[in-house]
Amino acid sequence: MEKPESTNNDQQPCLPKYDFVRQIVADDIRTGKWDQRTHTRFPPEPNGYLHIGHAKAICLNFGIAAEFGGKCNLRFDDTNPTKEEQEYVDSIIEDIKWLGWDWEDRLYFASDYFDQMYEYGVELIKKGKAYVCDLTAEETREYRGSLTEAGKGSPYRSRSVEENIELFEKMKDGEFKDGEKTLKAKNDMASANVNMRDPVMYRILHAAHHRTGDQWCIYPMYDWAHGLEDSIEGITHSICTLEFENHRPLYDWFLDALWIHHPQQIEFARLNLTYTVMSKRKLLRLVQDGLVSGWDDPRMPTLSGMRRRGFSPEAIRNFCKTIGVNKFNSTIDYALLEHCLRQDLNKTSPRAMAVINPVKLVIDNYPENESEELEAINNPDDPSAGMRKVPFSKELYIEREDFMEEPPKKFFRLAPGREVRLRYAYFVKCTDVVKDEKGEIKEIHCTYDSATRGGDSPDGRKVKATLHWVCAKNSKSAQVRLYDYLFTKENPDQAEEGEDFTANLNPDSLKILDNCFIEPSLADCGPLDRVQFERLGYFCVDPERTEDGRPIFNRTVTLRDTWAKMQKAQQKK
RNA sequence: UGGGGAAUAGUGUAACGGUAGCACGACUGACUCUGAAUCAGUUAGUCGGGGUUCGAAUCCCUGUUCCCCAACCA
Repeated sequence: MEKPESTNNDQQPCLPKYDFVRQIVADDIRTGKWDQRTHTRFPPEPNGYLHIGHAKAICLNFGIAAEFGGKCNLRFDDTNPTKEEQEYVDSIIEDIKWLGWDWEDRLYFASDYFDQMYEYGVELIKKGKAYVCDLTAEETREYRGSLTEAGKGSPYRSRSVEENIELFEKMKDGEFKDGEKTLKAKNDMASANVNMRDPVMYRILHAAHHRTGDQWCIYPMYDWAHGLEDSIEGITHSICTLEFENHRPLYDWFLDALWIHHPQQIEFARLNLTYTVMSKRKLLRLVQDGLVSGWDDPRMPTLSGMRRRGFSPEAIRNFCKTIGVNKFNSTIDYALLEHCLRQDLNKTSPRAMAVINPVKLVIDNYPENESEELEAINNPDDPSAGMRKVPFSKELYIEREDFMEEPPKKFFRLAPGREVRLRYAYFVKCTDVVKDEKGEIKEIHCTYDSATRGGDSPDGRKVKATLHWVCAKNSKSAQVRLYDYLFTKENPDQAEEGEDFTANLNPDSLKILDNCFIEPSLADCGPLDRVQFERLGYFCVDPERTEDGRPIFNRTVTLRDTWAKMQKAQQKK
């Protein structure tokens, strides 16, 4: 058996601490409950795109299999043809692969088991534990009773086995209309657990299925199907979310009634994240109402959105490891996700310089037509990343925010009369400012000290700031997209009367900056390449380009920024 | 007013009757050619009330609060 920390190669070794799910698995291995076998599965319904909450479940299931020398299947729970689509199947496969998990040849579909499920249904009828019911959906609801009152038995409950088998077959053969009949489990209408009150096993749905087409017009319900799927695949630990805890008795009941392999269902709490909505229904709403550009909008918590935003699989996996797993609802601070992100990106992202809100900087004492190439380090945390050349000349762009005419005490960037370093280049001293009619700064004039080439002063003189810059003549134009929280509230569902979560959408969640300059080394970057723009943040090349063919950089996350923090604190005062 | 779960610093998460620890955040400071990273430090917790015990976050009783369940959704 492999200990979890031995797969933990991106963190310092830690003591072997099992979460409660792994504890159960470890105990089962110790006691030989499953013959030393560990087999999990990730069972998504293909009715939407995967999000970071699914990543938690994926990492749990695939992670446990990997750590305990077991297997994990990918199985699509495609029992409702009215909601499911091939597009979702494809995206889910892509996303899980991208996260780095492998199900080898074990890609399964619940729809592959429809024949066998039907046979199991017949078997249950024969055992007198299922019957065909003619009650409408509404009547079924009435008969079910309420949370505090027992239900009453359907009048069709006592049909003979023969009649039930015949009717069930007719259901299958399409002799009834949608909703006309159902197959129900004959369970206990007085059960305190409402799920046990003769739950529907099959409903009639004359709908084309994305895989089985028109082959079926009856489709199994989750409660009936899910346990069978797990059983058929020989799953040992059927890990699911908390809301299925109430369904476990039924899960157990079906499998015991059939005398077939009976996995253990274990429930854990879903992931909640601040400033994020996680339900597929709400994400679908954002997409369908055009409130975002699509499932892969970089502001979405979908894996495809996060990928486009620039998240790395490692960051997400490490996040999932860090948050742990438990049985009570909690909301993870988005800052923890950002921490995991920066931790990985800092190690892996090459550095470059880009100016996203440019103002011209003219070095008056630098020769007119001269230019030179300066050495820059690609990644200070990774010497093997090497060096690159960055062009420099008389006219540069720097960040508008890096200059202040009347700097407050704590501002130690460029200001009139002040000297700063241009990264990897020279010390420059501000001598003058040129403004336009509106009073906006057009140019900042400086002189440079040629003895400081490379960025060090031979006389040991210190500067308080180092600015990033880009050569006006030799840089490339790019578009940069800055993202912020999609919602303004930590809990987006907290809305006023008559409003819903969309009322909390952040109007400033996307800012497009179209006049940005990137150093020429970035010219041949490709889709989804990640880079750190020094002093700005981590960015990722969007798969699309602007209409005029310039690259688009999505800001994944800012660098931690104590200056911005200080400014914010100032504003609050 | 039925049933099923759960409660540990601001947020997560350990401690399995024996010193309440870790991470994130926040706040100091050191260092720095990224106000980044790194390093050092500070901050702050067992839901309440009873019991059992030499000793309780852990066991018992009791109260409180929160989540889930009455789709022919999953």
